[in-house]
Amino acid sequence: MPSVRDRGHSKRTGAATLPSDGRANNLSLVRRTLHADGAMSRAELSRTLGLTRVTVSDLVSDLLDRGHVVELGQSGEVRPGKPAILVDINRQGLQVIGVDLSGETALRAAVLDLDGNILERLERPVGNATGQAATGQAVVEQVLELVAETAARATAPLLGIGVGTPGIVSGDGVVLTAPNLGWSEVPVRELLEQHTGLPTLVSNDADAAVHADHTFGGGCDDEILIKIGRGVGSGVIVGGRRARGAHSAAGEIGHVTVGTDPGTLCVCGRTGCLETWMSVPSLERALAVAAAGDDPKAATAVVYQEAGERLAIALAPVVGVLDLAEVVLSGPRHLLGGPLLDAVQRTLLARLLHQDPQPVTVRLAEDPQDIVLRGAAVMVLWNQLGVA
Amino acid sequence: MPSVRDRGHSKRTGAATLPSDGRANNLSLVRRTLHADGAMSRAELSRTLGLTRVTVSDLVSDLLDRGHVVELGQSGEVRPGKPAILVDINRQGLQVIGVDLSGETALRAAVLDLDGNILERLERPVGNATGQAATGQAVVEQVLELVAETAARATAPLLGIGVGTPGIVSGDGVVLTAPNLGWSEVPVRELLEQHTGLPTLVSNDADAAVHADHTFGGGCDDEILIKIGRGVGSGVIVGGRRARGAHSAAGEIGHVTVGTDPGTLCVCGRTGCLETWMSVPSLERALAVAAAGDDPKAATAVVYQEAGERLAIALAPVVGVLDLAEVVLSGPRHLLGGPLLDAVQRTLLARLLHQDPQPVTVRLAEDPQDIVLRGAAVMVLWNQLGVA
DNA sequence: GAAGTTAGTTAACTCTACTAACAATCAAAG
DNA sequence: CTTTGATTGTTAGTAGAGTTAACTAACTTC
Repeated sequence: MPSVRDRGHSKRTGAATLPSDGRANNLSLVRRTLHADGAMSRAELSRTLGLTRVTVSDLVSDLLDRGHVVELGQSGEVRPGKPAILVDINRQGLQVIGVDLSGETALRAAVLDLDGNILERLERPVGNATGQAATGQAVVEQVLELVAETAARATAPLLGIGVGTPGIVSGDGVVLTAPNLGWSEVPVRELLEQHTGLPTLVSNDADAAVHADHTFGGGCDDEILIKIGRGVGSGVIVGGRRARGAHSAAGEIGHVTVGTDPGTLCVCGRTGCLETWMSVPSLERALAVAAAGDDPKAATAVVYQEAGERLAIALAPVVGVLDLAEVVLSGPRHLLGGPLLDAVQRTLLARLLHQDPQPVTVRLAEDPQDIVLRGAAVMVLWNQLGVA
Repeated sequence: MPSVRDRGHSKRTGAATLPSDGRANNLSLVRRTLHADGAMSRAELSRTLGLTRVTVSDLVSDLLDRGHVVELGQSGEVRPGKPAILVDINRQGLQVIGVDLSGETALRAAVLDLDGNILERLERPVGNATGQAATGQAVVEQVLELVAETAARATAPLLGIGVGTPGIVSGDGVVLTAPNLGWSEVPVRELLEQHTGLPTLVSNDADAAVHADHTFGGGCDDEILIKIGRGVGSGVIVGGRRARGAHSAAGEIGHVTVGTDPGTLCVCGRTGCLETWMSVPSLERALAVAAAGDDPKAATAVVYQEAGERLAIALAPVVGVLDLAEVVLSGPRHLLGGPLLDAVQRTLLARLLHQDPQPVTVRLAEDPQDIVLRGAAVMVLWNQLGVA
């Protein structure tokens, strides 16, 4: 019979702070420092964190027991005093599963290490025998199978599963709506946790991507990542935290009307949506038309120019209101790099009042193919280790 | 001689958590609960916070010593058991100073209570003998005098000073640039703290305003407040926290270019800035022109309509990306209420893809005259008591 | 008046981080 | 080669914060 004031392990209704919460925070702090700054001695950790050597020793001993950190032996440093024993986060001994459901042709999953490196990669073509894309329950079962197979490939204990999916995802891991997958109110987190027994986190694909860029891609604490694929989505980091939105729908930018001229018809039934310029199908269609015209070179340039301008027109108020330092584009490099990127940067600066010569930089994301997988891993690392 | 590891009172370089930090958090939690939910007994606090009665008693006794809370005597409730002693935050016994430097005609300051009520109000016309607006050092001295006079009117111990000022304010209370006041790199916080000995907080006026709306005006955890006066500024709350921006310049929306048509020339030298439609001078100018035309009624309607549309065009990407639930307009009600507000709401919904019939509501702020003063007070309450 | 209920306090325990002191191990000076 | 000093990491004991268990106080209900 559970006690009236059952709080289990730090699961409490109120937000009050217990001594153990402070301890948990300090344990995370040690893990985070090692993850970010690399192996160091207990004494160095003590100086970095502002805790005493005694406390750090105790924290590290706790983390050694849990397998979160490992001792690497004596530091090679030559100096007076007792030689230091290097401690590092257990980079080899812990792994994570990342899942990317946003692919157009395949569901993808991978085993990653704590640094976001992909160790094993699995794909499952999305679609059934008739060539149509599978939807609804069929996709759910494919995902469960794919994750189970991926988990079997892990060569070290798994910390958990991260999932990046198209659509809108609630805070407790329920995919509220994902038209591409034929999903509505699918409790992905619950399903995966029951199926695998591993802690699971689910986010929108663009949200996962911005986590990856923020942690591994050199992103800053005020950035937006625009993920351009079949549609256009985004993830935003404001003051170091990802914006979730009042209805868990932050980042939805594809169907915002851009500009004050008519614009072309969108699949959503309205006109002038950002996606009519910036999605990969829209871009490719426009490029094909340009290539068939009289002056393909000039027409192609115009396509890139116009798409970049439209994105910047939509982004200018966002960048201005949030004072973002970085705009990151993630998608096919051959489409987004070069002239399109330049147009975004140029138009953005032209539409913002700024004192700095470069208040905001526009760049491409690294490894756009794997960015969702790595972002999904980041979510797990943050949730389970407080790392990232 | 100070110790090597001098940490004073919870001033630490690292972000490590000490037991005393947890205590401080719980003390804030008690104050916040009382401030938000009103007087209650220790036992009720215990149930609300999830801490034991013992701990709550200890916390409350601590807060009684500090004068932050007071006992109100027995609750009138009739039920079995020992009668409860009501405890409330010390609403009468603590006061705050709010300062608003954004007025066009006067510097304003006030003594406020913990509920944001204005108890004493002081103004000082901004400008010198020649009728020109005072700038630079002259304004600084006027502010220092005004605050000192206001502090003298307080009838209870002062928790601190909050300042809302035009311009861009750094995290440590330095006004980086404020053209209207002729300020550049003015350390307002430091100056006021030295002059008064009271803890001081400084923010942009629109940022202060959104704090007021969030705390006292029924705002939610994902909202933007547009402050329309001589210029147009904004303050944004994302996930319950105010966005500050990479260069402390979040909220700067007045000189973002809106739309893809030419637009009119702005004082900043570019065309199409939001301020050319939405600032009070711009609106009044357009209304005067309309009133002088053939069909004043229709022309006036067009002015409101166009201004509202322009604001919504700028806001749509922001609302979409952040999934904001509320857009609040603060400024002269006769200009912003009615047709303009309707146009904003209508255009915003038309430019966003939404499933909810009402994903975002647009409304006017309460008491626009005092919103900055109250917001400045909120900043102090939050900083000193963890309340709000 | 007895029984049951609720509020608030006291006493003893646990957990966390701290200070003080010490053992281990190296480089550099004499 | 020894001494000195520096640095790491651990052990022992202390102070603070929150907990459980038990108690007193004061009320309603039967």
